Amino acid sequence: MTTSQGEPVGLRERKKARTRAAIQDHALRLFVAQGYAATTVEQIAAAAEVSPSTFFRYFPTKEDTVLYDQLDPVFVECFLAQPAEVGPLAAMRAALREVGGNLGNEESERERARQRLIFEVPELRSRLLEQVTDNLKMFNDAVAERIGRDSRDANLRAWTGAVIGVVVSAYFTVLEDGGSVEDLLEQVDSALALLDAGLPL
Amino acid sequence: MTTSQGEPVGLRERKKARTRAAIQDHALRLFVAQGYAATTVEQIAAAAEVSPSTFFRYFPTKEDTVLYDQLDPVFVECFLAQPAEVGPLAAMRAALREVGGNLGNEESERERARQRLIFEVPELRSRLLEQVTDNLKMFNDAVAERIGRDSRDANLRAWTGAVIGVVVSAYFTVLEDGGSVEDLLEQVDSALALLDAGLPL
Amino acid sequence: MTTSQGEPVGLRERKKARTRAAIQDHALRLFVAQGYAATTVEQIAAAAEVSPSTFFRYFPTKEDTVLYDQLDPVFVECFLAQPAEVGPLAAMRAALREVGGNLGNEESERERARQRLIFEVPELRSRLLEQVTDNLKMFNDAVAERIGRDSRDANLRAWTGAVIGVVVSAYFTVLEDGGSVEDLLEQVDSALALLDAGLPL
Amino acid sequence: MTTSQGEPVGLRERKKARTRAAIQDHALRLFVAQGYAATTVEQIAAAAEVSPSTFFRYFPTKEDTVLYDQLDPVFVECFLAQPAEVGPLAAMRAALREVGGNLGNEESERERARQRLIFEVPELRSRLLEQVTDNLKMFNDAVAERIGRDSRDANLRAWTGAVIGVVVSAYFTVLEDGGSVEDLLEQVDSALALLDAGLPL
DNA sequence: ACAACCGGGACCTCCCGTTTTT
DNA sequence: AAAAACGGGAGGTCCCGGTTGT
Repeated sequence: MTTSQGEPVGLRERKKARTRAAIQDHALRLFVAQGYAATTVEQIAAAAEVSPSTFFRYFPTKEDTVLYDQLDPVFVECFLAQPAEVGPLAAMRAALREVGGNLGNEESERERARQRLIFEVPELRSRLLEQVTDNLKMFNDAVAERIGRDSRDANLRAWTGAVIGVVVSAYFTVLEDGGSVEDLLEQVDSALALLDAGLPL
Repeated sequence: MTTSQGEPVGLRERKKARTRAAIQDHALRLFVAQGYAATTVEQIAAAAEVSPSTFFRYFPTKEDTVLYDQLDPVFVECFLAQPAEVGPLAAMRAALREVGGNLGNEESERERARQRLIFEVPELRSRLLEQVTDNLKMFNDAVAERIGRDSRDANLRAWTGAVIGVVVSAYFTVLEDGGSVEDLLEQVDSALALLDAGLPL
Repeated sequence: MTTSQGEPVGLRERKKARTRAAIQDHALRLFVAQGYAATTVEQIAAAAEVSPSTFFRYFPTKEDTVLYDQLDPVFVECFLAQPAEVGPLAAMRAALREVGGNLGNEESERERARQRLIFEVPELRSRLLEQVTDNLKMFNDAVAERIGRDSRDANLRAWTGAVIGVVVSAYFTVLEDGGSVEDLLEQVDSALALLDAGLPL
Repeated sequence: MTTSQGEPVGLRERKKARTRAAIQDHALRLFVAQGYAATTVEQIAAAAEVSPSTFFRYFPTKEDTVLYDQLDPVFVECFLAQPAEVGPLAAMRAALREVGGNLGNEESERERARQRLIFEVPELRSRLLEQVTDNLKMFNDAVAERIGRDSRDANLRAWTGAVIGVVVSAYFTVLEDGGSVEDLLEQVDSALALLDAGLPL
């Protein structure tokens, strides 16, 4: 009852995932409609037809309903599935394109709302940036393994930092301009291309 | 009553600067001694011999006593004062060396305490990362002007992102290892050197 | 543990209602004795034998201890309970008489103090007028349902506005003259009678 | 150097009026651009090219820059100038039409911004409603004189209350729908027509 | 046992009257 | 004498840990 990656996908897990997604969808909808601060956990729980305590079993805090990224595991899986001969940067770009290309209309809209909220609500923005450092670490380790280096290698760390920095820079640029999710993917990809080309000024 | 740079340095301003520094010094001292959360604003105010309301006039929140960086304006000035023919990366490294080299013993100790607190106290860490994006923007604009480019230029933004990313990555690496301020400067400098060398893996 | 109306009346609820009433009573008493501004929340809390934080759990602001009208739900219930064949204006007057007629001596005294404070303390007066517009909306909706009209009907809105306007005008007239609660009820009633008679000049 | 109404219109007064209008214009512009709370008095003063202390000579508080209605004296004058044989309600409607009809494009836009701000910012809304009661009183006195009645006459007060109530009700209805200044005038006028017709339901 | 309730205390804002600096 | 800085104190929010009603 598990995939080849070892993730359990039994009926129970599928139901949990659905509930989680439903809560997040209602939360995002309410945040957009009446503002983040003005929406209480009770309202979200009511809209998703669960009790507040159930809400907290799925999301430790209100913030997490926004921060939680349904696409994250998909992206990671996709990144790891890239053929071994592909360099880490190319693998990342390929994964980005694959995941981004398969977004439905609703998913795209939801993702856009999510990003706007993160960008605009200060407390979420702070939390996002914490996630970025976590991702930096994870990405660093993944690449280290992929290319057979020590994850503490200074060259690797510098390289990883540059990649994340370039992505974050592009991310904020697009968000400032109110761009769509497609814009975001495009800009991030071309920013990574620039990095690949040696960051010409 | 102003310097050649146009900054007012009247008695009032000097006293304000002294008060601000005193509050920060006592705050950091107390945080180190008894922990960040366990230290109240009242205690800090009492130690610095000002009223709590005066405390809040100098620092909008308790967090800001840690986040506030007395060296920041010094660094910016130093960066801008680098000769025009020096490239932006070299200018940054030079400024870093100059400012870092002139640190007294006390200043160095205080700075170390500051960095440790930011690194270890979650709410401060969040705030720091917000500062990073602000700095990214300021740095981007400064470089844009220095090299005569539009600050919205995609190549520039990618480059700036990489610089900041590399710095942050080195920063976290050193902090994780409990390194000193000198270690920090050294690692950041050599990380920037790597970036200059094209990020060899 | 609920009445036929479905309202829970457990021990907890009764105690909460008592606490709320006690806080308001002591607050009004102190306001009358030493003035609104000169009375602190701490004093009120002490008098009512609760902690300041409990105070704020019952009343979001100091102002609300005055604004809160224990009689409001009674009046609404009474209004809605009027037989369907009675016109809305007549129903309102009837409800007013019923509620006003059953006021004990203490209640009447407290109500008078409340009204005086609202009338005389500028910030309370502002808040009252906000309440008036809220009430206008609620009244408009209630009448719309009662007579089977759309609540956005222009004729209805004009009529509702006139009713409230007449009431407010009478209210301020009586308060200016320092009248009692009984005067207030009487004047409001006869003002509504004038409206019923077509507002003869 | 005064008009027939006895108002001084010397050069000095004209200049003061211009300054006042300029301050208000810049204030409203900034409020719309960056929000009411986020705009400081200093910014307004700078934009209008006056010192903050001058600002406070023209407007006692920030709120007053929004509340101040340049059209108010124009309207009053117009109302009083209506021929004596016209009833008070007809006179009011005529004045409303005259003033509203002569609004330039800019004036109309500014007025709309003003109304939206008043409607949306709680503290302004409160202050507006206080103004309403002041206007009620003034209107009551003006009509009393016009028709030769005691201003304390109960019939008159009821009538005045109804007029103001009807106007306020129409006002809030339009504002809720985000209507224009022209909508506002139209709705208020037709609401008054309904009052004239005996408030048919 | 479980949740609601309560007390306490820290944080922060705002205002006002006084002192100090310029 | 005007402006800036300061002290004091009240209002209000939030969170945590202990208690009590259900």
